[in-house]
Amino acid sequence: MSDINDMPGHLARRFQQIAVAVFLTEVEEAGYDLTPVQYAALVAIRANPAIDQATLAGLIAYDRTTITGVVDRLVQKGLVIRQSSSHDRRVRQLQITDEGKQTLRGITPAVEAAQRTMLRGLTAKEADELMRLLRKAIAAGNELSRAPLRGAATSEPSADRPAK
Amino acid sequence: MSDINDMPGHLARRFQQIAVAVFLTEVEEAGYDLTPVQYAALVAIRANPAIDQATLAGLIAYDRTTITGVVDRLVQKGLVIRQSSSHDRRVRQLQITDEGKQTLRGITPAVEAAQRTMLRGLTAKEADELMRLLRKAIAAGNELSRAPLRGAATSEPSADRPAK
DNA sequence: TACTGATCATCAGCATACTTATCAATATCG
DNA sequence: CGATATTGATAAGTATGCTGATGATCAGTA
Repeated sequence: MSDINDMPGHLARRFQQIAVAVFLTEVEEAGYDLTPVQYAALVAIRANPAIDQATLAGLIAYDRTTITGVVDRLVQKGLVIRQSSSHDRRVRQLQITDEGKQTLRGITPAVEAAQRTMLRGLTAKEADELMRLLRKAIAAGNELSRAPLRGAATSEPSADRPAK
Repeated sequence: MSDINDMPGHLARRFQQIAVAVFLTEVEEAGYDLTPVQYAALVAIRANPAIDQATLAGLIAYDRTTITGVVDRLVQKGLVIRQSSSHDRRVRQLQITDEGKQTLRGITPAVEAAQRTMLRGLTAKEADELMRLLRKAIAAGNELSRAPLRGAATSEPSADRPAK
């Protein structure tokens, strides 16, 4: 265990480092300027119109304080609109713009290419297994991070959310 | 692929997020104040006395500009000494201090506990497989990141370094 | 209704990461 | 030897990610 390359934490950092670099490269080559974090947020906003920032953070496992800056940049790029809610004035509701939708549609091939590239050293079976193991480890460690994944907190309680 | 949870990039981010949180928690409970990045750098400096910063960066796959700040903090904590080389005055040679060695010895149990905790959802066999697959994917993608791993560049060329 | 606690968003501050640019020193080529 | 190229270190700027604190607001209760 004395070698750093035997430590899962170090491997996690390296893999993430490569994943981000691949994503940025593919996306830039496609003519877009969007980070992995911004992409995930934009996808979630499109799928959940009028979502508030705290719920969004839970959906994609971001820290609440990080989401502020991410949304700031999406708003600045004209991909998202942030407006106050009339029901609860603490809340900022998020909406994707037409330009945001267009960006998502155009960027999809590059994003999918990136996912393939970062696994290019593995066979299809190995890639599936890696993702299965990552999902399993993440599920077991979800509550250990400050920004755990939270199922959508709509009016009706989600059934597949682990008991808290 | 439309779901973010099917994307290896997102899983990589989540796993890394948990790994860092677990590391910091375990280390803090053991009474130490060291980040994963600082720990890896300190281990590498101990194993390579009088190493320069650029070589250190290659050994643990950090960006050259990132290493400056990391070493700054290690120096500030008294764990590392940075001194100019007499042979090449561009170079800052790094040495671990006695306090640095003592910290590494004391922190080891917490670090090992952290590595186990972040894999707690997996069986031993699954953990081994996950690490094997991560290593394989990382090896294939090494050159895709800005800060690829580089074998130690000592006077004699390293044999196990992939041809560039 | 006033109090209490919880929640949403944000800010300040610290620590990675990376891009680009710059400076200083060394190496190399002609 | 001198112009050029390369290299080590750092700075400036941007983007995550986290801790801790604050202000505004909401919900439930005494």
